[in-house]
Amino acid sequence: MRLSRYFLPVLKETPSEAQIVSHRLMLRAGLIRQHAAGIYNWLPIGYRVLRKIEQIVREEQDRSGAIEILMPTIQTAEVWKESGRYDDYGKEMLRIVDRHDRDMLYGPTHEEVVTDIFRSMVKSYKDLPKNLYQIQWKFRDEVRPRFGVMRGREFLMKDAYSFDLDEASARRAYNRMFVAYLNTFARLGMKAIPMRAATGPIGGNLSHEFLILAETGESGVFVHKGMLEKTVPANVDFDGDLQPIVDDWTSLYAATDEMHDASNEAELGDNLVSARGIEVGHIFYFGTKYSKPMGCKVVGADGQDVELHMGSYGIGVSRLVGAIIEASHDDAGIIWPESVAPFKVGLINIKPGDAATDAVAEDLYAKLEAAGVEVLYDDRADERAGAKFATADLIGLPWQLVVGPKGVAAGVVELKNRRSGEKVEMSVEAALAKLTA
RNA sequence: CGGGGUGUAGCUCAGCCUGGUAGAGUGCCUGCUUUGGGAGCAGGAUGUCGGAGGUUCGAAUCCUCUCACCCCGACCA
Repeated sequence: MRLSRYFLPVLKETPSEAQIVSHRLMLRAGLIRQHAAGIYNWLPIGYRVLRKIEQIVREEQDRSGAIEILMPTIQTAEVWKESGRYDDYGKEMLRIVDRHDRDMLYGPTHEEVVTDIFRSMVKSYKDLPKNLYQIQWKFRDEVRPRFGVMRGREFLMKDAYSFDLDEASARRAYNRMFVAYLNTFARLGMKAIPMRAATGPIGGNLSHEFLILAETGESGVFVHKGMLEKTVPANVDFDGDLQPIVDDWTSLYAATDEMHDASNEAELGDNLVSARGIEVGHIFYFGTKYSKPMGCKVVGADGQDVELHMGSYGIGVSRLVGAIIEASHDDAGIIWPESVAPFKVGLINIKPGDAATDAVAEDLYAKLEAAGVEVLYDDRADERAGAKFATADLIGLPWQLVVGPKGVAAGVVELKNRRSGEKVEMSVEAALAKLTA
């Protein structure tokens, strides 16, 4: 993409509405623009990042055996009245009345809808287990939206729902999601730590929040030092026994401040790390909470009806954009992990109009594009080098490939790593080899 | 939902107290110079002063109402 033809509205100054660093950087780097409180437009590079994250989440859900569907954003109040949540949910639910005076709502979550699908279309134990997921926009009318996309009213979420015959099977479904989440966050370049979460009336220990550690996180967290070094096993067999992996990742202490029990502190001693985190995923098993009131059951092997055991599993996709920035930035701007970067390379032509420089830059651009490398080519003739560098740092592409007259005369270009700041001069061929590897 | 604050140019903000021709920086446009880390000079365009009502000869400024946004707290992916 040529920057001269692109839409990248960067701001030199920070809009006063933004408090935290990810929000400021998202506005300044032209990722988003606020439309109303807690509701955002996604501008080109912001949307690219959102889609990258979405795709990684999707691939890992698919790998774990979950099946993608798409449910409506607007739901009928009817199913919520069945589950009993219509009155419980309160003003966070955006309620809408249609022209026929029917009560509708903009979905804040989809347990009722997916349960309705399942009960009407699945009749036999032979069709279980199943895990259906979607990546869909949701709306919760937060009293006080803040922190940009981290706490918006409208947000993109991956939500999965598992259906099983019994609790043991549901636990296996839970474990599959648990491990899928480990894989997902690792691919996003993030260290996300599962922490035991409140389970509500169901009890047990089958609920975990996944938090990305960041100084500006909303929740205080207390974790055993060992949690920070845990790795995600490669090539997991999702049909196999995942309990050992789950056990490993839950063997050490990790709790958010609301679940933290200070009596553990003495025992942990020097191993206790106190930090802050951003919740980016939440999984839980809730048994027959919805299947019972909504009559979601199948015929079992013995011919008797069985109420299904369900779980639901969320990942805040749009929130992750902000969370990743919180965890990965510096004074100059964003530092994208390569897996979610809007472009891999920022190709900077320092002196457009200089024939030799243009020739090298255009050649590099063509070859990178041909090799399938996502490259944003700063070919603007009306910006000086300093402004281009500042923009490149701000938008945080992993690599900056700098082509200028001095280097070209010497037969070299400069490759800068955004994260480390390291700059290396090399031949055009070497740079191409490095970026297309 | 309680408490606080802010609405003036695309963005950051001054002007309001003490009513009298709407400003600065930045960005944008034009020209010249410059050209490897957000250039310099000169010229230029840009506003229902959030909205409605009121007071007044006259309102960005004072009064009333209203809307939006932000912050703190309680609540949440």
